[in-house]
Amino acid sequence: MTRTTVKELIAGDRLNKEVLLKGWVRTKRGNRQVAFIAVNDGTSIHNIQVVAEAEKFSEELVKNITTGSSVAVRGILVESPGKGQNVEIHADQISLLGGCDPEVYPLQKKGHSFEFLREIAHLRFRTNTFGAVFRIRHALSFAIHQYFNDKGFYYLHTPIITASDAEGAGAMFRVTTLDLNNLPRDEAQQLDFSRDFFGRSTNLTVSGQLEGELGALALSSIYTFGPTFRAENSNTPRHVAEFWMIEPEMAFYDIYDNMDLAEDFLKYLVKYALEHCADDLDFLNRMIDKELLERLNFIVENTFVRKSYTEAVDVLMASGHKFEFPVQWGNDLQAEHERYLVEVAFRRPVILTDYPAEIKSFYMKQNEGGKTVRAMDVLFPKIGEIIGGSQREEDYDKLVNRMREMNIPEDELWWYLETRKFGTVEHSGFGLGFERLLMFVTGMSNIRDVIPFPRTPKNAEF
RNA sequence: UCCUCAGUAGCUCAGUUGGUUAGAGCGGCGGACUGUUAAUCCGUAGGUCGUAGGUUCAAGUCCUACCUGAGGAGCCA
Repeated sequence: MTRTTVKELIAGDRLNKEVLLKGWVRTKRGNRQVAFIAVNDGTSIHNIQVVAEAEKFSEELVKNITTGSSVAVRGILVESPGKGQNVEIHADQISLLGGCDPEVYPLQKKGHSFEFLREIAHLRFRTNTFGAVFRIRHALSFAIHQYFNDKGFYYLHTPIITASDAEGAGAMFRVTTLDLNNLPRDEAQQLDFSRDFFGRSTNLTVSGQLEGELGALALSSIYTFGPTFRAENSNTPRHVAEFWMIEPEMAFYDIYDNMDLAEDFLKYLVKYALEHCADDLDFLNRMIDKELLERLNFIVENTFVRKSYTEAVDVLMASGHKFEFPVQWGNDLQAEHERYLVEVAFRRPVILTDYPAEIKSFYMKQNEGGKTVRAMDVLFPKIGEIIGGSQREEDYDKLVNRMREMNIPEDELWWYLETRKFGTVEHSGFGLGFERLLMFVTGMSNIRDVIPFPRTPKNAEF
């Protein structure tokens, strides 16, 4: 007999038929006559209640069916006379697949703090909250590919190991096969990377953007979706050292096309979650964040506010609000400024553009006069910057001048520059932090709780 | 990296101006209960008070350093 999942059982079309269920025990209640065993197999936020009449099973077996143990249950799926579930299984056969000693099993019937569950990340998948979070994580991963595929974008695999240290997106993790206890040095006592695996210094990527542009400048529209690594010593609920990023890159797109895509993309993903993860979102709305569904619907239904950096600075200065850091044209906006714009001034997502050139990356397209660049940041309530992007500088001379001003080594990026020499076109792109999106969609307030095995300073246990 | 707070039972926490034998709820275990829903009721075991020093007649409590965690800031996604 083939197994039926909890998800299928709840759908109900197997009513009054014999079924085989396999899963993990969440709780067991009952008395001498009857035991109620809640079983979950991860296919749904819901459990299936298994009803086991004591006379049919040995005392020993029922005793060993403890929270966390795995079981196979054969029985009839029937309508439940009790409240709390529509259907239940009247068990005829139960076998204990794997026991679970309740003296040492760390998960209890009661709720646990997320801090504690992070310490048992290998088991936290078995909780309602993390089951919901990681089902949603899957659904949104799938939706991302669906969205871009439908729009004719190509999924491009940019390298994870990179030799260019010029991307400027943060500190990097070194990749080496050198013996750290016996490092080769040259006559000047400098490390001799010619002896390393790649014959040069290499790191884990901090962004696939530069390579993504190479793809877009031939395939028209590409996107990347892969892991990204930042060796920053960041200790916040919004940063991890290893995270997943989506980076679309489009030829023939200007900054306005870029904004349209970003807004449409985000709305599509939120809508996808609302449609495909309703049960899990209901649970999270009930248990984690009472305003979650309201906020998600709000995003889908309202247009994002679009302002230039200069306009935003004017709004902040005219607000009369006392900020810890004063607002001044030319300075980067602080977290408190961004929060004020999104949560107080406009009360909806905000896309800011045309930032001062000094505070943005070398590759961003310069506006007339060169004072500002065509950058674009999408700011969301609660989590701040969710997307950072720009129209890219396609003019070879302007790009090279900017690199010299900012001390970006031209020789290392010769391949990047050549795309501006050979048939250059206007193009744009952005980066979306996948975990930041997940925080927003799930209502989880710490990024370490939306990635299965978070990598943070001093933590790489699992 | 900086600032603030925290670390006491498996979990969540209480523990007074330093004072004798360290407390609760939940969970576990044993028992009761004819359908339970975080079941309920009765009973019971369980602690090197983050680590290392120091002050004191006496330290969970005060001081120092370190470790770990959380929140805020910076960096950014």
